[in-house]
Parts: sequence; C-alpha cells; structure tokens
Amino acid sequence: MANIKDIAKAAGVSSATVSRVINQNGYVSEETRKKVELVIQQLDYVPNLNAVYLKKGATKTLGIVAPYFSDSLTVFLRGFTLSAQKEGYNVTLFMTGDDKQKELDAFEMLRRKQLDGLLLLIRLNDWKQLEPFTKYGPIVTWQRVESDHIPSVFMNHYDGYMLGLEHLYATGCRNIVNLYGSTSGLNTKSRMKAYLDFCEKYHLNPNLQPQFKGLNSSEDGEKVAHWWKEQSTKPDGFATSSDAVAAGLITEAKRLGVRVPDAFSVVGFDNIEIARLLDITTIDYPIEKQAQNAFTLIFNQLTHRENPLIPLDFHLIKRHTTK
Amino acid sequence: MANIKDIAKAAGVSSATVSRVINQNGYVSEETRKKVELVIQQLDYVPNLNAVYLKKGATKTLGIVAPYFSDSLTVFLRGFTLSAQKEGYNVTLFMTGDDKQKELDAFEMLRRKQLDGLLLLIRLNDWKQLEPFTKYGPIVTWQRVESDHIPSVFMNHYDGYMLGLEHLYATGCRNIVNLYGSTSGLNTKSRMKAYLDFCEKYHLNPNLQPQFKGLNSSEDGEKVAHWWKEQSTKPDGFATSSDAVAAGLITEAKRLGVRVPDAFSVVGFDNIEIARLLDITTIDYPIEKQAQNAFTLIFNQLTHRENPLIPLDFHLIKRHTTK
DNA sequence: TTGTAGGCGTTATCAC
DNA sequence: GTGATAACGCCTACAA
Repeated sequence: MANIKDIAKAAGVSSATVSRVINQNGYVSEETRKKVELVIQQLDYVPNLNAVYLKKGATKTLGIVAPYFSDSLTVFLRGFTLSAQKEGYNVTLFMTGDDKQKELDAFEMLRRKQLDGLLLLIRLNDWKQLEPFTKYGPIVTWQRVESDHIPSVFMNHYDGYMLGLEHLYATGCRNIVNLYGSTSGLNTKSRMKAYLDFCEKYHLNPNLQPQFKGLNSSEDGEKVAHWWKEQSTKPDGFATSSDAVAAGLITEAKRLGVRVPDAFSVVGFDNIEIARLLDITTIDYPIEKQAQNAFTLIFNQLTHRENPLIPLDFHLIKRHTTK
Repeated sequence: MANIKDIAKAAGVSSATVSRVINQNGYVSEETRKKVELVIQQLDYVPNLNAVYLKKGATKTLGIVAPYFSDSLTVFLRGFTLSAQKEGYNVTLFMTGDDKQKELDAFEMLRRKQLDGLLLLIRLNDWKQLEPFTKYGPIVTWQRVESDHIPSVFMNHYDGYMLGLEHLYATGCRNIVNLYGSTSGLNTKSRMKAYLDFCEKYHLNPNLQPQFKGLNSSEDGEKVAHWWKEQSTKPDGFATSSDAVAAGLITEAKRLGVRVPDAFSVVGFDNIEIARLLDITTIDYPIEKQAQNAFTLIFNQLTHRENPLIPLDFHLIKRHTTK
C-alpha cells in the first residue's frame, strides 16, 4: 500500500505538498497539484486514517450504547445514525447484553480516543461509574439522569402516560390496570406518580387492582390476557408502557375470544409500526426527533455551536382499542 | 492526557518497559511491573488506540452496510454484532439510504484501514464497482453474488418459497397469487422460478393471476387486501416474500370484514415477531444463524482459521392463516 | 531484564 | 509556493 512519501517521491515533491493537495489547504501551484493528483490516481493512493486520527486526535466516530435493540431503540438508532452521517460522523454500535463490563468498554473507547462522543440509550452501570468519563468527550443519554453534567433528551413520561389515563377516563374506564415496564429507570416511577395523581383527581381508589411491573415484550402482554380472563371483578382498561405489551395483550385476548374494546380498553405507548397495524390507541412519542436532538447535543459540544433543539411533545393517537 | 512517556518518566523506566507491562509480553521483573502499574493507576493512563492501530495496521472493527434497517435486517445486525463482540470486534454501522456514494464510502473505510472487514447486507452499487475492494480485506454479503471471489451467507429462496407453495397446495389452494418483493436482487427471481416449477408440477396455469412485485411494507400488503375484495374470481391463497406484507394483508382484510383463512390463505416469510403475534403461517428463515456464519466467514479470513459454518435450512411454521 | 531508537503515516509549523 | 522536520503515541527489533 502506497503511502504519502511514495506519492511525494513519484511526483518529485515533498510529502508536505502532497498533504496540501489532499487536504486542499495551503498554497499549491496548479501545475504541481495536477501532477500530484495524477500520481495519486496511478498509485491508487488513499491516506491511512489511523495516522490522520492519531495526528488530529479525533475520529469522527460516535458510539451508541444499549443492551439490546428493540423496536423503539431501532428507531432511535436510525435517527441518530442518519443525523450523524449527515455531518460526516460514523456510528459504532455497542450492544452490551446485560454485561456491565461491555458498557464500560464502550466508555473506554471514548477515553482511548476511538470515539468522539457517546450516546447511551439504556444504562446498566451506576452513574457514579460512568460520570468520570464525561471529561473524555460529550456523552448524551436517553433516560433521565440525576446528574446535571450529562445532557439528556429524556422526556418526562408522566405527561405522556397521563394523556393515556385521561383518555381512558374520558371513554368511561373506571377500573384501570397499569402494565408498567422496567423498574430500573425513572420512567416507571413517573408513570406511577401520574397514576396516583390521576386517581386523586378523579377520586378513584388506586389500590383496586394489583401492580404489574417489568412487562416489556408481547409475551408479557399475552399473559395479562389470561390473567384478565380469570378475574371475577374485571378491569375495564389497561394503560401500558409499550406498544409491544399492548399488542400481546390484544392479540391474545382475541385468541381467547375476548373483544377489544368491548371487554376492555387498551392504550399503548410509543406509536411504533405494530400499533398502527393493529389499530392500537397509543401515545406518540417522537423518538426520531429525540434522536436528532441527541446528535445535536453531541455535535454542539464537539464543535462549540449552539444549534437549536427540536421541541418535543407527546400526543394521543386515537385508534380502535379504546371506545 | 498522559501518554506512555509520562508513565515511563514517572516510573523511572523506559517507554519500552511500560509497553511490555501493558501488553504483557517480553520480560519485566515483578518489581518494575508493580511500579509501572501503580503509576498507570495514579495517572489514570490508558493507551491511545489510534496510535496502536496505526502501529498494528488493524482496528478490530468491522463494518456493516445496508440502505435501511427493517425488522429482518435488525435481526441480522444483532446476530452479527453479538458474534463480533464475542471475539473482540466492534461493529460500525453504515446506513446508506439509497445513496450509492455512501456505500462506496463504507468500502473506502476498508481501504483506509479503518475497518478490518465488511458485511454487506443489501447492495446498491454494481459488483464491478465493489469487487476491487476485496483486496483490502474480507467482504461478505447476504445476497447472492455472481462472483466467486465474494463469500456469501445467501440462502436460495427457491427452496423456502417452494415450501410455502406446497403447503398452500396441500391445504387446498389452487388459485394462488404471489406477492413478490424487490426485483433488484436475485431472491425474487428464485421465487418466480419456484412458482413456475410448482405450476408445472401440479398442472396449474401460472398466468391465472396478475404479478405483484416490489411489495415490502405492511402498507403494501394492506393495498392487496383491497385489490382482493374487488376481484370477481378471487384467489384462494397468497404466497408472500415477507411477514410484513403478509401482516398488512391480514390485518386490513380483517378490517374489511374478510376472514382469514376462510376467505383465503396466507403464507408469510421470515418468521419474525409479527408473524408469531398474528399467528401467521410462515417460512422460518434462520437469519440469526446466517449472521453468525457471516461473522465466521470474515473471522476465518482475518485469522486464517477454518471454523465451521452452521448448516442452514428453511422450514414451515404452520399457524392459523392457512387451513 | 531493560533501554535505545527507528518507524507506523500524517499534519502543521517553520523557514526559505 | 515549497520543503524540512518535529510532533502525534505507540510498538518492537536490537543492543546492552
């Protein structure tokens, strides 16, 4: 593989001149430029990026870290990658499984100058472990974080969830069951708070029904359909934390001969493809915009700009799983 | 940021010794090792990977290239990334949209030593454009390729599609419509060949129904439901090229009050989550295993091994959209 | 067991 | 306009 010196030699100039030609800065006479470009063509030369990166101290590469990739994470991933590529950044994926060490490895890459910035979608380690890495480059999170040092594109799920609860109430539900997701983040806490406030507002008893937590997949939703069938005093509405759970609940109910929304109403969350397909009433959650904002936050830090963020709002998508 | 010389100075040794400690090769006395490790701790030192890569001429990073990320591509992405990470490789994502130049950019990264190998999921450029890059590192494709130089984890869709057709026939369908996907690759050609052979075998007229090509999304499937409703002599079976299309067809049919499989049968393809959720009879397509094989092919080339590949087979998953 | 020094391939600061 | 040359930070013969 030819290097810059080979080009210089073959063109009868110094490597400094070749570098100027490549990077199009500094003065080069038209004549020598032509000559150098010709040689570059002939020798099929291309600069070694590792050398460039070493010299420049940056790689134009961002990392994106998550334990797995669900539907909504994929949407985020897509939006972020597209934004990044638009500005000339590549994106490296770190799938951490449930391995905390893998997450730390990704952060190490930032420290080791392999990554210019990092997007953390779902966190595994404590913030105390991760926070020290902020000094090596911009880090942005999706989930909310108790620290002021780390910017986040987090949206308070309290508002979105409340939208769903209000809709259930408005359509006649008085005996609502919540299907919460993972309890490790703050979203479930926000949702529980929303539910309590909701109950207080309408003088409902919040302890009428058991708590369901940690539901994530459509399989989880399917189990709930069976649970519902066994109850003597049946709930008339389900508020969920994801469209996948809602989808599982609805499809399994159908298999059991239970009609939605006649028997009960369901509100999903996220507004992903499956919700549209199954006509699930859900809460639209502008993940794509969050992803763009996430990139903007990193980009601004990296380039000392102040590009504006896109404003974010939840809103209800009324479909056919509520009355 | 401390570098190796700072460590050397602080520990009162040479940078060569520090390097030996870091890489655990060469002889270092227990005493100096301890001393050096202590200093590394104290100065919070970690080697700059760009320098390491420059020196070593490899980055332990693989690229994965695709225009977009659909459900099945995401499955592939996941499998590949997990396999790669298991062997210490990172994976960089190149989302090319429909921009041929972006695809070439990714291949350039291979040439520029930023990538040790490349997985190409869906191709945009002609092979003639891409083939020259094989000399810069291992390249593996998902789609079949007319060239012998490029290994592929391609599976001949003829077999899988035939499985679906045979099943439709066995369950009584005699008037089958094919919902083919993109015509740019070879898969659709294989499927069309399968259909012709199928018709010949059972003495069916292959031109009884119009051709549907280029269907990919659930929206496309939905449109077919409307088409079906308008026909006077209605087909009794649909063979599709993706679960998404099948899902759209089925859900829209339901909205139109058409019962599946009473009115017609549907066979999906891929066996992704949505097929399970909607009880779609489909063809299982071991994408995850293909992804693992893809990594193995690259890994073998990179390390001159001969790790075995996982054998791949299609099989029919009978659910409730066929009789 | 340790140190010296050259080289990996660029970029950028000086001179000229 | 162009050319030396010193970094960037690390690894690794080869010496000692």
